[in-house]
Amino acid sequence: MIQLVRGFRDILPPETSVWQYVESIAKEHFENFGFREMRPPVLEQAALFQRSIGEHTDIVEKEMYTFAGSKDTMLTLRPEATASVVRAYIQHKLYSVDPICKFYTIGPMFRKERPQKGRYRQFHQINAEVFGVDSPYMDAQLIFMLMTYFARLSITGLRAHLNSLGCPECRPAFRQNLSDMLSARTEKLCEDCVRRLDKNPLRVLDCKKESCREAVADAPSMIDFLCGDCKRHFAAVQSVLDRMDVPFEIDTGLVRGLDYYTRTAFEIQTEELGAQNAVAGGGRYDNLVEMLGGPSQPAIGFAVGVDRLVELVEAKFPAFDAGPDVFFVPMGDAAMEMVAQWVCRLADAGIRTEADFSGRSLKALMRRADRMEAKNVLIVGDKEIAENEAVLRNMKTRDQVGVPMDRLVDTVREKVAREEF
RNA sequence: GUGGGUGUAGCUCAGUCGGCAGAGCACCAGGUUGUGGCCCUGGGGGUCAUGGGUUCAAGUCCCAUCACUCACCCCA
Repeated sequence: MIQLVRGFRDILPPETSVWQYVESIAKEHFENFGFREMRPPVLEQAALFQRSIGEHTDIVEKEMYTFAGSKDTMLTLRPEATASVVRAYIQHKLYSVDPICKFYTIGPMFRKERPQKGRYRQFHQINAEVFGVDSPYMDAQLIFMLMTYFARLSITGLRAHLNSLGCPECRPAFRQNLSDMLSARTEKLCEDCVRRLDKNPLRVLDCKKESCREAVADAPSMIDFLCGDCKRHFAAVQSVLDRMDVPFEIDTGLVRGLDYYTRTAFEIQTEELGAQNAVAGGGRYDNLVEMLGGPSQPAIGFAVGVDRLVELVEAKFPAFDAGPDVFFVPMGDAAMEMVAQWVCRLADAGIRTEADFSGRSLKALMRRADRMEAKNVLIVGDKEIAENEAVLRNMKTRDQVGVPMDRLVDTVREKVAREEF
């Protein structure tokens, strides 16, 4: 038998109801903050990601699903959403009506990594992006929106980590300084960090190895190198968060993996997901729009890892699925014929309905109704047909009442809607 | 890409020294002729991941492959 592809997975019920829940709350919550949904395609020209994420990042170097399209263009299954949203913002000149645009998008991303807990080759993100606003208030608002979103899902134990990565004015000096310092003590660094040193020395700051942590213990932090504008921006973000009682910690080791980030970088972490502790991450990318050929417009955004979020929600609420409101139990051919119509009418009237036409014993059908956690069972047999009254049984209270067959659909609908039965 | 762990019923797993393939849960039926949960009785269900090797005999030992899983790298 043909099995699914490594790193990909089927999301099955009842887990899918958690996904629906998580997504619906996100839509409602983000729209309250003025965000509107955008649905870019999952396939883009490879060049879009090479230019935005950065040629020398791991994503571009080894993790993208890239293949030849028609003509000479290479196509890529998107490894992240931001680049596509920026591309759409530029391509449709969305800035021309109002440069300030706020979008969210929900969908699958693809990265060819080795799968492990909380990491899949097809994974899902909820992204939010804001264009045309450079105010630190927007940074704070986004983080606030994220934290209150998680609160709405009753997720606890999350920590917001905050850092500033500076801008093209001040980052080079820091990078140089750090690079010089680390080059002088390469013998203390692990193999990976020596490699990072010339690719991206900032990454050495968040190496988990003990020896490397010691080596960078007295390293300068970006925050000390921030230029005046970046410093004021970062301070403003913090003071707004303080005023709104959003707890956060400054994490000078927080370095985002994508090249396009500037200034504010943040990550929401949890202890409960093994090695993959980031449940959301994001930051400013004030130069990306222009880099990709658009007008000079600042921007900021974040991505929520839905797969990881769903895991957290499931750990908190193991049982999520509701059984049917009414489960029809027809006994005999005549009953089945009538039930066949009623089940459709009731479902169409907005009642969760189920029926069993297997012809098995009443006991077997009652057991099935019980296992499905049906709230009510509607029994129809020869006796009921003779008396022109179906039996409606409340599975919890075990109460039973007769329901006249000629007004069955309306009567049952009203009773169930009023939760009388 | 690198390293560790695990592959036996739908699920969770036992299987001793190499000697008939097992349990619990789940499923089906009956006990109760038309009433679920608890209890009792019975039943169905297996390419022991795959391929090869050793052996009179392999779920068990050896080799290879594949899959899953955790971790590293990196990220959501």
